[in-house]
Order: sequence, then C-alpha cells, then structure tokens
Amino acid sequence: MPASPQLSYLLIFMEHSQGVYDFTAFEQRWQAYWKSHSTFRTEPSTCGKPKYYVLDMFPYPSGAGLHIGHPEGYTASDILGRYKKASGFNVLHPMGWDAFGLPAEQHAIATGEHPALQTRKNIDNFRRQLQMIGFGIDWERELSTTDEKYFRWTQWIFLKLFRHGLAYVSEKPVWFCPALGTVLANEEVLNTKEGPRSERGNHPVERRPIRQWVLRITAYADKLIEGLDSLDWPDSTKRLQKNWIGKSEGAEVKFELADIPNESLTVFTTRPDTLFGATYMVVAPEHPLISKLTTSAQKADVDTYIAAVRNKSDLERTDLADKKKTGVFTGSYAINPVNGNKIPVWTADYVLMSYGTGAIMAVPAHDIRDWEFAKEFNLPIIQVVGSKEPIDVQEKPWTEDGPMVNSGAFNGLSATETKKKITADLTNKGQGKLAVNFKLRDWLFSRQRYWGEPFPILWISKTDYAKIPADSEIREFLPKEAVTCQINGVEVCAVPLTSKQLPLILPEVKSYQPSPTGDSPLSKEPEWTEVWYNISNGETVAQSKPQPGPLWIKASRETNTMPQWAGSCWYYLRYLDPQNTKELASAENLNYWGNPDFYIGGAEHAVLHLLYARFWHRFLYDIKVLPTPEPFKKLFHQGLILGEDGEKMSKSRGNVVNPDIIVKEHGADALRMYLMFLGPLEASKPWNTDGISGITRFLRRLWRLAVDETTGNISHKINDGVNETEELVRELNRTIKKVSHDIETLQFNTAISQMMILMNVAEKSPTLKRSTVEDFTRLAAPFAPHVCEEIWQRLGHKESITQAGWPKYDESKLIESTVDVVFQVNGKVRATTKVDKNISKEALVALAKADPAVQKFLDGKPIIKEIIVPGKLVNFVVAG
RNA sequence: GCCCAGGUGGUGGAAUGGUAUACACAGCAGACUUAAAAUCUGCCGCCGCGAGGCUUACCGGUUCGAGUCCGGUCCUGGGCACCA
Repeated sequence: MPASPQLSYLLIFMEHSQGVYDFTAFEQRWQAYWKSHSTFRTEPSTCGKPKYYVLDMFPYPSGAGLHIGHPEGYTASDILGRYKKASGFNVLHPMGWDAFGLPAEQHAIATGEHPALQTRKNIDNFRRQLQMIGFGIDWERELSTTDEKYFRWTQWIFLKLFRHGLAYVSEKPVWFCPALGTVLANEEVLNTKEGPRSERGNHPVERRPIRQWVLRITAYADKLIEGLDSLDWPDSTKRLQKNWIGKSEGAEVKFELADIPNESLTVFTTRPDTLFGATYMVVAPEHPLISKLTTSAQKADVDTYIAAVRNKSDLERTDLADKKKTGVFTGSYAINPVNGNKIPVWTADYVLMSYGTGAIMAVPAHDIRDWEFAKEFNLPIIQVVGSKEPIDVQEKPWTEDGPMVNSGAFNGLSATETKKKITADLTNKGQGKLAVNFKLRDWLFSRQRYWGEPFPILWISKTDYAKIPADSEIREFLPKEAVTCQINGVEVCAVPLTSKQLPLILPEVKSYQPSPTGDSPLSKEPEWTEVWYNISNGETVAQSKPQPGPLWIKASRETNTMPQWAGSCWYYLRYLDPQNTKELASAENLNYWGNPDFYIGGAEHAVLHLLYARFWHRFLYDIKVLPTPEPFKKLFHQGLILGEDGEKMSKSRGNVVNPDIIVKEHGADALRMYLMFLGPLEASKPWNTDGISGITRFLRRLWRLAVDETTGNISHKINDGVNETEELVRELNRTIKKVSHDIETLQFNTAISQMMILMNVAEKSPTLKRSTVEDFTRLAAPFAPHVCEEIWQRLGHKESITQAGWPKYDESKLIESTVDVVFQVNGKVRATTKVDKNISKEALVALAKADPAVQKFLDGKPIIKEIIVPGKLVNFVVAG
C-alpha cells in the first residue's frame, strides 16, 4: 500500500530522528536506566574485589541550588570512580548533606516555617541537580546530618569525648555575633580592615563572656602535627594546618620580683639564649598579678591604661594600620635569673593573656616587637647575639643567629648551644624548664541556635551529683572529673544520657528567634528543658509531670546546640554502613573500606573541617573504635570556577552560572567534559560559555564516528575487513595510555586533548575497526557517560558500558618507524628531517651536514662541538 | 611584615633541560546551501615584501641548548597577622 505524502514525510522524519544526537532524550533515558538497574550500587565487602572509596566533600544544601563550582569536583571524582569501576574495583562513591546550619534557620526566623521543611526542599533540589548531571553515585547510601538516625551517632561521639575528659565548659570571653545571635569559634572569625567579622555573613563580632562547651583539641595538638607526615595532601594545606596549630618549643623562665617576696613572674620564651639581653618585662593588662605588681605611685597610670585597653573596641585593638606600641610601667622590678640584674616590669596590650603565660621577658635587641616598644619608651637595648657584619641594634633589631656576646660564660657559643645550656642551668636552679606552646586554642563547640544537634547533656546540682549510684547506667559516659559550671550563680554538674536514650531530638519550638543575650531558642521551652532525670539509668520525664520515684531528680537540659562542623566530622565513616543501628559502622565494613582513597573538596576547608575531622578520627582511633589513625590519605583541592568576568562568582556581581541552564542547552555530558577541559583541576579558572561548543562538537563527532545520523544504525565506516593505518593504530594506543595515566593523576584536561587528537586522526580514516570505535567510546565514557552508553548500545551491546571494562594498550604499537629530527646550529633550529628510527649517529650527522639550510649557517666555519641526541636532534656548535 | 602558589598568543591553556604556543575557543578565507544554521577545508604569536629577526612578566647566571634549573626584581592571587 502506497504511503500518503504526509506519512512518508513522517517516516523520513522518524528515521532521521533515530540517528540524531538528541542529548536531552538519551541523558534522561540513561539516568533512568542507572536508577532502575542500581548500576552504581556498591558491592558488599565480601565481593572479593579490591575496594576504591572516592569521596566528595558533601555540600550544604543551600536554597540557591548548585552553582557551577559544585559539579567541578564532583565530575572529577565521578570520572575517577567510573574509571576504577571499569578497571575492576568495587567503588564506593556516596553523597550526602551537611544540612544543619544557619541559612535554613534564618529562613525559619523570617517565615516561621520549620527549618526541616526548608532543608528537605533544598535537599530534593540538590539531588535532582546532581542526578541531572549523571553522577555515578550510590544513592542507597545517601545521608543527612539532620537525620536523627545519623545524629544519634554524632551525639554518641560527643558523649565519648565527654567521657574521656575532652569536653568541658568555659566562661572565658568568646566571639559573639549579635547579628547571628550566636557565638563563633576563633576559626570562624576573620580579621578584616573593618575589624573582626563573622566568616558567614561578614557581620561585626565582639568578645563576650558566655558559658560555652569546648572540646580539648589542644590535647591532640602534637598528634595532629605528627599525623600530617604520612598524608598525601597538598603541601600548602599541610603547612596551613601546621601553622595553625603553631607549635613553639622553648622554655619557661621564672623571674623573682625585687620587692614582692612570695610572688614570681613566669614567662614563656623561644629564645632562652637571649636571656642576658632581657632589659625589661611585660605582662598582659589582664594578667592576674597586675594589681600586686602595681606600686601605689603607678596605680593611677596603670588603672587608666587597663581601663583604656578594656574599652578599646576590638576594631582598634586589631587595627592593622596602627601598630604603635602602648604601655605603662607598673613600678615593680624583677630579677634576671642569669645575671641578677633588676629590670622594670611594664604592662602593654601587645602581650596577650591567651598565649603562653601572659607575660614576656623583653629582649629588644633581638625581637622586633620588643625593639619597637623599647624605642617608644627609651628602654635599654643590649645586644647578646653577634653577627658576621657589624650591626647596630640601636638602629634595628637583629633576629638571626650568631655567636653570643655580652653573655658572661656563654660568649662565643652558638645560639643553639646556649639555648640548651641556659635552659639546663635554669632547670637545675629550679628557675625554669623546657616548655612547648601552641597557637591552637580549644574548639568552641556550642552555638545558641535551634538548627543543630542538641547536646545529650543535663545539668544537676552538686548534691544530686554525689548521689549517682556506683552501678548507674549513666556511668557509660560519665567523666572521671565532673564537668561543672555556674548557672544563675549556682554551681551545677553535667550528666549524660546513655546510648539507650539516643538520639535526643529537637523539640518543636514557638520561636526560632535567638535572643540578643546569647540564649538559645531551646531555653524558652521549659516543657522540654526542665525534667526529672533518673540517676540510675538516665531516663527523663518532664517536670510538669509528678516526680516518678526516689531516684528521679530535678535536671535542666543543655539548651545550646552543636556547630555545623560536628556532623561533617565523621560522615565519611557512616557511608560505609549507613543503616547500622548498633554501631556507627560495623568493624567488618571499617576494615574492608578503611579510609577514603581519594577526597576532593575546596581549599577553604583546609583548616576548619579537615582539622576537626582529623581530631575526631584520631580520638576514635585512640579509643579503639576505628582501625586507622588518619581519615583522609589522599586529599585534593579543586580550583575555583570564576565568573566569565574573571571575578569570584557571586549573586551581587551577577556573574553566577547556573548548571540547570547549561545542561538544558548543551547537555550534561558537555557540561562535565567542558568543566574538565577548562584547565588543570587545581587551578582557579574563569568559566566561558562560548568555549563549550568545542566539547559539544567533539561529542557529536564521536557520535557520528559510531552511528549513522540518517538511520541511527552503526556507521557504515565501521568495517573489520580493512586494515587501519599505522598512524591510527598508534594514536589509539597512545590515547589509551595517556587517558589512563591522566585520569590516575587527575590531569583531565590533557586526557581530553589527547582524545581530540585521536578524533582528528580517526575521522580522516575511510574505515574503522569496530574495536577501535569501542575502545574510544570506553575511554570517553567516564567523561561523557550518557552519549557513550547510547553509542555502546547502538553498537549492539546489551550490558551497560560501565560493565565493559577498561581498554588496554599495546606498548609495541606506540613506536614509530620514522622520527622527526631537528638540526641546530648554535642551538637554533635550522632544519627538520624525517629519518628511520634506527639511523646511526654517523649517518645522522652526515645528513645534517649535507642539509643546505644547515650549511648556510655553518658557513664553512669549523665545528667545535657536535651534540647528538638520538631520535631528537643534532646540534653543531661553531665559532663566531 | 611573614609564608605559599602563579605570571606562556586576542582567550582557556599544552610542553621527561631538546622543534615554545599541542588541544580548543574566537577571528579570517573558502566549499556545500536559494539563504541561514550545521558540517567540512585552509590560515591564524609579534616585526618584516623577503631572507630573516624577536618572543614564555623583567634583569642576570648555569648549559651545546632554559618556559623548565639557580640568584635578584616587579606584578597577581591565597593564607597568617603583635602567638613572645
């Protein structure tokens, strides 16, 4: 039956459309296929394959959705994961959500909507976007830090820290941010030109004494430094952590006071060798001995100074421009233990109470700060360290090493020797000892906010604390030394819940508004906070109910919540065994998976997240919960993707690139591959939408190499009966080698360039073997998985290309029979020739000398030297 | 101020001490097309008609030969910032 004109038009159109490169259609199709076939489900630890654990820093699911920077790192890890899977590894590539935190709570304050609702919406959007880009993620292991099944274990780890005396309460002044209504960790405060600001939101912050939970990370300072040695991390990140921890080795030296018999001043110094040059001392204005040190004659001046310092805004105190030293003499004198000299004791705000002992010995000749102070107040400057060339320490300080001078018995010795000897002498006299100090401070671990993990802790009276039975179940987490603090002037003790009562979930609250006084929204919920607490098993009942029995005492829950860093400290462990209700992960899974083999994320987490996570991991190792001491063996930071204007992407600059639009217009494969083609993964590089057409062209050319665009069938160029050129075979083998190598070393941009080179050669070939097209497709699959799956299927395969293995190359096919050799005269290229790769040196030199272009520059001059690099070049050195 | 990373065409970038500018974008010219898109071919660092000369931020050094190694200077980006 003859078809109507309309029908035949439709048939032609359908036939045509079967071969069309319709990325939207097949991207959706293959994403559905991966989902329904659980293609990326991780195999159990018993599968017998070697494991490979590739981890992305999980995102905070913000309301703005993914920006173009997210998929950069995720694509890199996905390529690596897919490559390892093809190479026979059992790959774990999970994803989750760091979903507690301020933005969702700010949204809740503004709208009254529960932060969990907003969080869920944002997570759904993030998941949709990630799936749209086609990442090979095992979604069955997805987790969220806000899930009570997850944070149950965050609370459990906190209680372990509490049990081991690593969690305590402090009321020292802390950084408080009125705008955010919460305190911030030191690490979350930035020093800016405008003064100290919150890292999140850039709001002004101030020091306030507020009761806080603190984790004793300083107990791990040494272990955190030592652990760095074994890690395959960027050097700059290791250095950053090392500097942040800031270990200084030196001595504590005790100075007797001339007129105050029973008191002394102890200082910390890294330069005990310069003790003979100590011409004065300085104590911090907050130093506890300041009033005793101050003589009546100086009292007025000192009091004025201390008041001025206290009232000095933080803005002024951290002002970077004004480094002028200020200070006041206390009226007291100390005795230098090495020479008995009487030296004046000053107070000045350049000495910090929070570091060392809050007091220093000042050696102006050899310390810049002391020198500036001495110049300001006309204090003596005595040189005790010599130099090769004569110097005048009255003009500027000398901070380098040299032989000792003006130092009695130590004259002529090196600084290093003197350090040892002086410290030993002082130790013998009981006037000093070796000492170590760290810049690292303990980790401020509580926030006065709603949207975080509640502390599984209650406060009870000291009297009730003494009544805890010896066999009480709460002893599971009870520390040896009680953690105490003052609440409303009453001393109270902290008691834990037991594992049976975990998780402790957040109550519904009337208001999410933080109070300007620094109280958490939870503190306004007496039904939740005020409870009867059973001191024999940790159970709780609201105080609005009658007292259930004699062992039930009055208790108040801790109303602070944990900071966002808590949940991200251990999430990489939960992926190993996400459904486990008995342990945070089973020993079997911990032993099989060990640590992530590869961890990728932004350099902005170089100190905070990566230091906190290392601390928790090391602690869990010490208490035998984990088999390894360090969490992240190999770490990589992807560079920032900048806006098209070369500036950092931001809403205010209006240069944000939305991945949704790129995927819609160019496809997920093109987005992935282009992100990798932009430049080296670690470099910051500007996005440029124009450039993506190069990748789109490449993908369509790959499509056409395999598929006939009119029929949708296999390209008629594919023919196993005809031999391919030596050039094509060599380029294919070269590409397999380079792409494999470059994926291993994360040089994705050059891997893609090499595939483009192969494309340029392959397209010129009138016929292609099926195996050539198949190898090429398998190489491209980790980069552009959707189109490669589609090609693979059209080539007649029933299984997914992820099951197809990784192509292998033949080393013997890489060698060329002829090579290009360069002829140089005096290092300048004058000619190039193609020669047999086995040509003898003599023949090569003869060839070079016979070359007219070479002869022209030899110009009959005598050849002084002949350099011959086989297969590369010949260089004649001539006079003149 | 101190520590670190980096400066290569119009643009993104590539180069075990051995042909600098691979691969791509943009641009120019041409083919196909009624036309456009798509596709394909060629050209494409700077000066010079040419021979040739110059060129990897700048200055110097090592070397037969330097983007690459060494010393110094300048610039850009990141981190730290009175830590004794």
